[in-house]
Amino acid sequence: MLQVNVLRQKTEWVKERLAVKNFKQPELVDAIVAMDDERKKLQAEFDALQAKVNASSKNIGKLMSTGNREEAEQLKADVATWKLQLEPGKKQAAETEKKLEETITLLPNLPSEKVPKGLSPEDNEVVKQTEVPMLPETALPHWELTKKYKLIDFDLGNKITGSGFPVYTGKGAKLQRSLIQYFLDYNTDAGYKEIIPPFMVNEASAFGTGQLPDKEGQMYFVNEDGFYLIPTSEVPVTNMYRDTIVKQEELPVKMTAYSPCFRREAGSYGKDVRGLNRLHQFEKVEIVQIVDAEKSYDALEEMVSHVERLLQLLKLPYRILRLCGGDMSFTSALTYDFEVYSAAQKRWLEVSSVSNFESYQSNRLKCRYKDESGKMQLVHTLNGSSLALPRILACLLENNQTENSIVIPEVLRRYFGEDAIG
RNA sequence: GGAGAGUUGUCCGAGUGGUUGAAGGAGCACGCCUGGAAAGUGUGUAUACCUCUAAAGGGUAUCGAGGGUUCGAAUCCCUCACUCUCCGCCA
Repeated sequence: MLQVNVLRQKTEWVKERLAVKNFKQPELVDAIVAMDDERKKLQAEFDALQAKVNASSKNIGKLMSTGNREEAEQLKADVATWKLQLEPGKKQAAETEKKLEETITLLPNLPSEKVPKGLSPEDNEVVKQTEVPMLPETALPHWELTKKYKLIDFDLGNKITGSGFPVYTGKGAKLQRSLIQYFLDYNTDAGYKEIIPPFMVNEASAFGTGQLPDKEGQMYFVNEDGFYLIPTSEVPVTNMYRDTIVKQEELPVKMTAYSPCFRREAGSYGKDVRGLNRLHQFEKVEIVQIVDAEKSYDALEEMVSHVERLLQLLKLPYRILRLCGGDMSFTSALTYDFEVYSAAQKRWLEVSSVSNFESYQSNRLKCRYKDESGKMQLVHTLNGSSLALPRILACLLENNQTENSIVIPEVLRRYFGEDAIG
């Protein structure tokens, strides 16, 4: 959530930035500032009257204790009339504040200066791209390979739950586990603290990281308890720091978590959902950082290199995209996407998204620290996948296939225990 | 799921209707004391919003969350969340 003071002080600049994100209602910025003016005015009025009431109430107490009953009763009557005046002001102030909150929540985060203009994925900027491998025409897509080597059973998942819930079997399950373990070790070696978070969150948490109200229909919801199944461990992990004041010397906080992720993916169809390309339940290892406001872009670069190195170690072909305003998430200020090349499908698959949210999440989370001058500052939050499992697995199977085997990447062998499948 | 007891500031802990944003202690910060340290001692030690602003100051709110009663609530009532104990159930 953006800060009202920023809207107030840099109104035109805010509108320019929103335009980069293709935000269509710049007039809301002015409306919000006006609501804030109104809010201040109402509060000042209310506070003044309330102060009078409070002071008189104290006086009544004194009068009562000195036995001055009559005067106390008189004052009581006065206060009662002031209180009647107080009611409408209180109500109006609350309504204005609520409206303000609702409206400012509609504004997405402001994109950083580095964000390219654009409307769709075609406008993303390719920052880096490795060589793309060519496979023989007989190469199989991963959904054939998983069948051939009995690694994943999609039909079984359909039976047990429904589409998008695959069953990993035998070596497929073990390969998946090996990847998770490898990712976690790689992250913790780099100083990220390992977390196993809850896989369901309450409404406050879903709001804190910005899933609500923006992604309401994309999350599974447990009605009886009011819980959301997490769409990513970013949500519970970042919310560990909701309503906290962090000591500056404790920053940066670096955390990594493995979790399943649940997404309803309403509206997806076709080749996008084939095999492992898009699922309702998938596994992911996430990295999260909570940092000083001035250091967040250094942290972002660090995370990007961190994820890039991981892809290099797995020897997968990849490219890094700087997302354009139109393709960025609602909450992000700058996002780098990582895609791996699925050689048998001849397409790029997103496996990581590394973002700096600046203070957009922390303003909702109320996560702050005191800077050197003793001033309260909102922290900056960042996160990234390191990495999303299914597409890594898909790509790994496709790119590493031979006539009658799948070659296991060097770095995974000590986890997997074998050099190849098949 | 049932019954009961709780939830107070960084922590411990007092407080059952009236100058209580909140006793006391610990911790922390700064000062005094000291050759130095410990002990001792003094002062300070929340957040948000508003107002004012060079600063200070002032106002409002906050004692798990939200509502209510009252001139006045940390204190009384209601709802919810969480913690603990016992019973039930259970991986």
